[in-house]
Amino acid sequence: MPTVDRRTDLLDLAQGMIQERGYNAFSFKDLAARVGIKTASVHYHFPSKGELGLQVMKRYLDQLEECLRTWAELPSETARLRAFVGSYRDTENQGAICLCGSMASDIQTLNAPIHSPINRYLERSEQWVVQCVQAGLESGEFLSTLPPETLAMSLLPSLQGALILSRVQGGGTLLTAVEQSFFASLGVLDERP
Amino acid sequence: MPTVDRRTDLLDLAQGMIQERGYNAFSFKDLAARVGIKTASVHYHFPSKGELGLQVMKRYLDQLEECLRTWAELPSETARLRAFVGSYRDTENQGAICLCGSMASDIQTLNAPIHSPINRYLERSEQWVVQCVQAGLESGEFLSTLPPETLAMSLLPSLQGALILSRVQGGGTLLTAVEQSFFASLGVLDERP
DNA sequence: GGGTTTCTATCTACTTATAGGTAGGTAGGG
DNA sequence: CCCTACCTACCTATAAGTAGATAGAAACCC
Repeated sequence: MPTVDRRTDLLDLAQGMIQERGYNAFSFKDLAARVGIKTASVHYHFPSKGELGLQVMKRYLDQLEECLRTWAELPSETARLRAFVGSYRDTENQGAICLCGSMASDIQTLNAPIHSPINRYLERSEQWVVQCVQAGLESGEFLSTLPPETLAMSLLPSLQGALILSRVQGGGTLLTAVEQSFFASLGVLDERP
Repeated sequence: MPTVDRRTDLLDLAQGMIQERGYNAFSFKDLAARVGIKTASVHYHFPSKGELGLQVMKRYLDQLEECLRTWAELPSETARLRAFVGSYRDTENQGAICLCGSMASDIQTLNAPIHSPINRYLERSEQWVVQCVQAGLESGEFLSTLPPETLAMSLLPSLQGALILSRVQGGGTLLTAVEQSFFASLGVLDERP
């Protein structure tokens, strides 16, 4: 399969499989079969499963940073946070969960090096949400009695949990409920009637 | 090891291992080793891994029903919902995640029969929270502009997500943030200063 | 330019460990 | 004597990884 870059294909596919089936349920065999090469050839690109997982996670972290840069251009804190939630909805629509949530579920079985990008992904997301909420409160865009950290810290687990649960039940309604509750607690009324 | 009931020991241990390491990362070998018997003997009690998982999940669902019955005795909706959140905190303190959340993460790799107890667990939890919130709103114990279903539906994913993320980061603070946000959105002030 | 070497990406073939499961035997208690 | 709860011994499939070969492209040297 002469695609642009085999390594990238492997990263893409591995990421998809981890987001769909979980880290422990994906194997070099599946991966190799899907791109049409042998498992030994996958080892040529990534010496071990741990390394592959690490590279996938690092890239995912980079992609987050890129999103955050893009969203910085948006005109309001509301728009920024909606975009953030929107990215989770995109993931949901693919029948997947967040790579980071998937990894976090399996955290006890992962080797140490991958812990740090997972950690950074969560830290960075939370930090960013806190900033948005804080800025919105200061500018008067939001209104809340709770400390911004509390509000912000509750968003991330909600979104992760919503993705995980939505595949067994509820379809998109969980994510919608989470979104509405969150924005309501910031004093932002729902845009739809 | 002459404990009361080997079958119960196996269920207990399997449940713990699934909640700590995930369904796909636990094996009959680990399980057998921990109770001090051979894997073939585990098969005597449970014909297959799928059956064991199913029985563990069914029992977990029964335990939920028992909790809900106990909590029915509590004097207020606030107390009931605090008890609900408290049960998640207990799980967190064990370094584990909810069995149902763990199963949900691996849902794509589980065979069909186990889907229904997982589904029922989520349905039942959500339904119960909705009832509490609704009753509290009607009695004036709670105050909110959002529909009770929306508020209630956002609690479960939040708690599940908080448990999953808390093992990689944040300790107990995520669960606390989720709890405070939830009760704040019901107009209940935090009890601690 | 021709010849040689080196690099890239893959292969076949193999190893070791584990996973889930089966068949059939057995010790000891009711 | 039969049932319960184990056991040993085995099987088949898969997982992750290694060793060594190879075809073809690229680079290197004179």
